[in-house]
Amino acid sequence: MRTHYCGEVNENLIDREVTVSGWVHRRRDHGGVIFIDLRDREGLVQVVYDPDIPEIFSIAERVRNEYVLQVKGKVRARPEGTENPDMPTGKIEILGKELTILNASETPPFQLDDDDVSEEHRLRYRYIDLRRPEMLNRLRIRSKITTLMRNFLDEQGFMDIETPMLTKATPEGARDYLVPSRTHEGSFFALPQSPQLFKQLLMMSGLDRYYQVVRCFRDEDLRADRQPEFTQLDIETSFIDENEIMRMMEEMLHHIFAQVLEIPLHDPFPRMSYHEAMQRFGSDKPDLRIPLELVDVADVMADVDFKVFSGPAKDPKGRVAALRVPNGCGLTRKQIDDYTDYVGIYGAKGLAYIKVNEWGKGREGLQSPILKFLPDEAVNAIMERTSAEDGDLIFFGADKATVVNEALGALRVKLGHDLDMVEHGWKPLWVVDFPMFEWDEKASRFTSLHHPFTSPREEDLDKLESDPGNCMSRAYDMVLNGTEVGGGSMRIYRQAVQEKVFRALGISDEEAQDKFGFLLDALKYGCPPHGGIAFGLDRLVMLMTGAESIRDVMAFPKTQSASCLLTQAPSQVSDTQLRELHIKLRKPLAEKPES
RNA sequence: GGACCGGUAGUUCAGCUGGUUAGAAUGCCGGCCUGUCACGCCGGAGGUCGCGGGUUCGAAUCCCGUCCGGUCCGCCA
Repeated sequence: MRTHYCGEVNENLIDREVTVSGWVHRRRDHGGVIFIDLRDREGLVQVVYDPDIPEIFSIAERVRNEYVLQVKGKVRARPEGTENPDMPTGKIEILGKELTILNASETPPFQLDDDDVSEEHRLRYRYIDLRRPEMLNRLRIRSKITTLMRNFLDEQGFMDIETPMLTKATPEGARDYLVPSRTHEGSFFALPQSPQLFKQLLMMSGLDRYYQVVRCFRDEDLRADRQPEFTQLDIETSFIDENEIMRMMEEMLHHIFAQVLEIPLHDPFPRMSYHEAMQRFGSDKPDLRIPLELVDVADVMADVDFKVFSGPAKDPKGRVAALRVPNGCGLTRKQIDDYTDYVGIYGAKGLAYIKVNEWGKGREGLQSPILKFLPDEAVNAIMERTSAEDGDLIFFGADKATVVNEALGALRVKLGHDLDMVEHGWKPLWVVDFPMFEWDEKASRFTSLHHPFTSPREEDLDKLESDPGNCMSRAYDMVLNGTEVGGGSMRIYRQAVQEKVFRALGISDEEAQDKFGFLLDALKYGCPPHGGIAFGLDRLVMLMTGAESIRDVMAFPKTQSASCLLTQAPSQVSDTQLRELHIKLRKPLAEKPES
């Protein structure tokens, strides 16, 4: 007799003897009869113990929630009148004939069928939290997605190759997690932020189709969708260009969505330039489900007698944009004040608006604190350009372009959700034509928009030195419902170009040699044209499972302060360990409390 | 580094304009109930109100500090 999963026990097994193992989801004792809902990762089944078999019944009486049992018994249809069609196995039950308590359990620290347990408790007792069907299902989907990825890539001739977890610290990019070297006093490994350089080296080795489902580490502050360690699907190919890579990746995503969610995606994914995305949506990862768009009005504001608008309108780095909200007249003063506070988070100093009550009446039909500053021709132009209709509300942002984009871009998304304007379904797109660099005001130098190994467009090679700000790259991001799920690029494969990019980034030749000498060397020995992409697996699983937090799609995540409530990591280590690693703490370790 | 929200029975929360013995639901323990499935009924146990300090005759409640959890800004090539 084989052992079944509890969730597998169904009507087809009626009259069969079965053995199932699982956890006691709930024990009920009604009159003489004891009912045990037994649970495993596949589902529930109800076991009934009859008082006519006293020796088994007395064991069943001792059973408590979360005990681990093995049950042998006969599957039968429930007696008439006791069926429960709401339960997946509501028409059958197991009449228990043997019962073994494989292990007892203390009363669990929280109820497994309570959806409102604080995350703090769930993380402290994660092993129990993961027993919940909701969590099991997310991990199951995650596993299915990685399996589909692996199989798809395998069929396309990709090789799964591992790269080092102990590697070299990188000066650009995120903060590294460092690992002190015992054998080299004062030296440190870094955990990889991504296998970027190793996969490029693999291309130089001729392993022209590489992939890896790989853990990456970044020591930066956490967010609802950001953990210090996360998983990428990392891909690199040689001899094929960005169009072929994007096409192949689209195919993979189509495949995954079809298999996991039985949903067809648009074919092919639309493409949008970075510039267009910023102009229309104020974001390089636009959520196309939200039918709101930014409209430039700088030209009509340039000469108005209102410096808040005319200043940014005349500033080459400024932007003045309008955001029309259909039927937005219904927003109350309080709501508008709240939105003003909201854009303040992004540095916006205010949020001007016009309510379009009845445009047929002209200016009299408009309601706005800024109307008095706007001449008729400006009002007319705004109304025409935003296609505003009666009942609409128009928000305005005027500031540095970065501030306007971030503020109105975020406001657009918030309004979309608040006003229930988010379309259902999936809106993937490729964002392309990124600039190579963006200017960092604080450091007063250029930084990479993507990373320093991204290839510039062939026709922009001259601009690396003459006009870096207008040099475009061969990078591409896959965006899905406002989330960047993947990003990649064609890479630099000529040493001279790589050196020029380092110089444009203000990295001296000496520093480049020190940090990336191995890459510059490798580029001398026959590097093929290559490019690739990396998908954020956690974010993709979040989207596909509808999870609100990245923690909900990881088995053992960290808290916002980057600690593990389950293991209490990070923790102090012994003086011996520190000595071996040649580390002296500035402050002596606190006495460990007796435990 | 910064802004905001939260921390009170095992759990989820109420109480917070200071004032008897800090409540509810659920869970837990015991009893009753011969088909329950959010079972029902009766009874019981269970709290350093995160921690420290201050104000006060009196603090869960007000003030300051601190720790923990969360959301966001900065940060995340």
